[in-house]
Amino acid sequence: MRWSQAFIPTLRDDPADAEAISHRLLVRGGYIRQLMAGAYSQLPLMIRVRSKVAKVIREEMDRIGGQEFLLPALHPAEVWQKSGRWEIMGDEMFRLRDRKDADLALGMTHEEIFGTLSLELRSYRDLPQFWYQIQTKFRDEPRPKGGVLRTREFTMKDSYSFDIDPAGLDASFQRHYEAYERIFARLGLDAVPVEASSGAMGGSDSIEFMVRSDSGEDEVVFCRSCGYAANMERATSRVEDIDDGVEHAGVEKFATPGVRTIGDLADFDGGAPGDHQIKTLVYILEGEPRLVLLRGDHPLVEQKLQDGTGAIEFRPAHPEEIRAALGADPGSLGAVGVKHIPILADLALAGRYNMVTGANDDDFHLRGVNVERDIEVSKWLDLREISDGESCFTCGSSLEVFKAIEVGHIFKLGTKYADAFGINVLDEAGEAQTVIMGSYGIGLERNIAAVVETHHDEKGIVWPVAIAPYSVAITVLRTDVPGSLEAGERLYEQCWNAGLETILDDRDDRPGVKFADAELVGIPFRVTVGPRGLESGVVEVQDRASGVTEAVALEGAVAHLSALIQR
RNA sequence: CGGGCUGUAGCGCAGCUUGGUAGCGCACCUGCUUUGGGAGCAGGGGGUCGCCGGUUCGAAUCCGGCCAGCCCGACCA
Repeated sequence: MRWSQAFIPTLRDDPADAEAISHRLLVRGGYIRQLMAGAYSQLPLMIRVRSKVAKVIREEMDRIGGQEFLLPALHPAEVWQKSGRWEIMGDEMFRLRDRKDADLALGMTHEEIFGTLSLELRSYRDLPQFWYQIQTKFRDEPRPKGGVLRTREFTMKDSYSFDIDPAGLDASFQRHYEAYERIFARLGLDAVPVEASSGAMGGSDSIEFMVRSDSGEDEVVFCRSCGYAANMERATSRVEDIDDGVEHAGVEKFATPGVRTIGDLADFDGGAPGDHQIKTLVYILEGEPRLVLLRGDHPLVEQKLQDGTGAIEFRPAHPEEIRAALGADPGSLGAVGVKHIPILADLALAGRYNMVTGANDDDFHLRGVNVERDIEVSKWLDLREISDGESCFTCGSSLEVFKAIEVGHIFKLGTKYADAFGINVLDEAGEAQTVIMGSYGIGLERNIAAVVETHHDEKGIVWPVAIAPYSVAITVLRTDVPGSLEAGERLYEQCWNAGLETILDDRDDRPGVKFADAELVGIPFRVTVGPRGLESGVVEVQDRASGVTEAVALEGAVAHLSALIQR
């Protein structure tokens, strides 16, 4: 490609609405343009990068025996109703009607469709099957952000495994795990596998691949010493022992006028610090109230509550509902003596006594509460959010919390969809066995953004060679000087002949402009061809990443570049 | 969905308080000079001022409604 003819609309200034580094650089570098919230046009450079990412993914999926499909993005409501997700997905699913007034949806994921196809599997001899596609997904995200990091329309490689038994699923899962590690390594991403919640998809052994980045939306809890790594939605830590002193014989009610928060009660004369309080939250799970108890200073992780209860419909109770349930307003809520509402308690409250909590009587609290003696806990769960510096559950070392981008997610679906769709095969004994599935996803644009987040400098993007839009930029200086452009063009031909993807910057522009563009766009190697060097038959080769420049004989330039790119 | 903010040329912005028919920088086009790190001079093109309505002789500017986008939170494979 000649730069003079290429559509690479680079910008000198950052777009005003871009926050994330990848967002800024991809817009400035002429890779993407926003059409609306959560929808981006992908320009020629972006398409080149994306097709290379896709190539890496295809190679690694094919390597473990994956077979590529392409399924419709447009789905009939029936398959989603069959799996029960027509309702579950709620507002996140784009829905539409066709001319016959039939309900349709734009696919957010493809378990239902692959599941439908898998009905044609007949025998255990056919298994395992690894099916994948690279397809557009539509999700009406409440809040798209970060440029291409979180959009409403994006490309995903999703794959699904089908096995006859759990051992088979374990093996399929493991193969995907390894394929994913290879994919991220080839993309230049340092992706940490972490334990995760499988959320609305249902499943177990959920593992997310996380790339550390301040632009990330997830938080990862990591232990340097033993390697424990988990999403905040799931992470646990060791709770330090707290001295509750001498146990009170009974519960004592006391007046706490104006006290509404944990902080108020900690400051209140006769109150108690947060770690000696019981925080009482009211949630509505599947339409029914539940009390959720945590230590006063511990935040709730809603995902843990959802995972722990299996609830699908799920929200904090409204003030009226709280008053109806407990007879008091938030600020004086408690679980002591509550029998009519199931109580879910965080494990950090186990064994605690001399605790303070609300009395279910406005402006009154209780002290001397022994959790296990005074509260009828229906279910103990891990519900609290851990924080940086707490001790690792397994090894006791200090835990680190960092922000990360979820670049991939693999999990075991089990028989959820197979049951819903009746997917089964005959086993060796000739008996029908329900097929057991796994699901594995990688978001292409998000991965590209993650690469930019982790591979850039003050001048622009620094692509790994494997996914750079071009490997080499030939920057011709003084296109007006006879011989300059011709030398560049010859080198350009030779590069392509040698299989090097090259762009020839033949624009009649100032050197600074051309250097800056090549750097912003992030081409790994730049060859500077100009009269100054040509006098002695020399061009300059610069490594984008290191900035190292070396003079190379024009004749040996292609071989030199090939060698650099092989490395 | 709650809170905050913004919509004026491709990008970044000023003008709005105090109404008089739109401007700056970059980018773009032409010419000349220039050219190893974002050139100079001269000339030029480009805008339904987000949309609809109202007030007014007159609205980018004032008023009302709507839409869109961004940020924080909620939410979210």
